[in-house]
Amino acid sequence: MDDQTRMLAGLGGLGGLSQADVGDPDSVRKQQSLGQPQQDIGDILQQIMAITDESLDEAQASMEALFDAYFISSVRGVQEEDPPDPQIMRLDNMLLAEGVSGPEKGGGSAAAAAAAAAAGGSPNDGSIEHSDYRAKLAQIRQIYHSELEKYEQACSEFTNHVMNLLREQSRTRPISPKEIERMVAIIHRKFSSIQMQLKQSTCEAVMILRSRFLDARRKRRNFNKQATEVLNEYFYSHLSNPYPSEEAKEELAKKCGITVSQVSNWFGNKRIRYKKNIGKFQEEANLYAVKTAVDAANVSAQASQANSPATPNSGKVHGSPPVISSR
DNA sequence: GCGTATGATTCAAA
DNA sequence: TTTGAATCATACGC
Repeated sequence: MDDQTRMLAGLGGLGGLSQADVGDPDSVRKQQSLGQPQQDIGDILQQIMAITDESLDEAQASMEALFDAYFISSVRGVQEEDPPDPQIMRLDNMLLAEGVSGPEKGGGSAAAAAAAAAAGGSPNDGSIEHSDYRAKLAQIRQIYHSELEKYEQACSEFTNHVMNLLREQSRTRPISPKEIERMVAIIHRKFSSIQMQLKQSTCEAVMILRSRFLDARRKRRNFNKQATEVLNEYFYSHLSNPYPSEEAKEELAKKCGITVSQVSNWFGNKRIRYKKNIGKFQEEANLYAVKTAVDAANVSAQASQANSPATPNSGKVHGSPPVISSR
């Protein structure tokens, strides 16, 4: 019999506690079969509440039973986990990074946004998956926090009850502060192990959600026609230097309803493919040169400035195609 | 089903 | 960090 068991067994010596014989002790003793840690924490609390209402002998038996069922079996394993568990730290870090734990600063949505950007597709296309991801992450977050709160509350309530019992017990036998401290530590360890299970489950849920979301990463969707036109217009009107600045990329991204990195990808692909096969793109280049010229003419006509054909630096697509300058 | 087009990813170089 | 080049994976038209 270890210290903790002895401590509670000592409850038998108490007499004359003015507690009414309420509650059904049998219902508590039945719980000897509830050795599974998965037992609902609410049930545990109810049992504890019932214990406090029992007569002392019954309380002793009940407490022993409960203690056996919940703590003794796990104390050995738990006691050896004194130093901060690197696994818990990993779980904490991950939950924090995913925006599940910590302040709700949009961490989850940021992660979702990053994943969405990686997944590609225009926001129009990706928004369904994106919001879906966010909604599910929020759901996980909510469940995590409510469970955590529940466990924390249960832990503090259970600690209080045990403390009360020990206080009562201290009337008949000396109980050292160290003993009490140890008891509390055991309870906290037990509850923190439950918390770890919760964290682990939450991490698993997030991982599954994330992997499902990222599975669609390579799912390619063509940009819509208008977006392609905008990009091509820019490309062919800046053919001598088709390297949009960051601002230009942002502007294009906005116009096309895609992300800046998609704009970068598009220009990267376009440059290399154009360079590889200029002949093939000649027709397209001419088309956009004409289009740009017409647009410019329209603009200048509208502005009553017919003498300023503001065709950008393309112009040379007819005949010898311009060569993309190397940077 | 096949060939081509196209967006995304990876990796090395500048 | 950005870009070029190669490559992958999927969409699309035939």
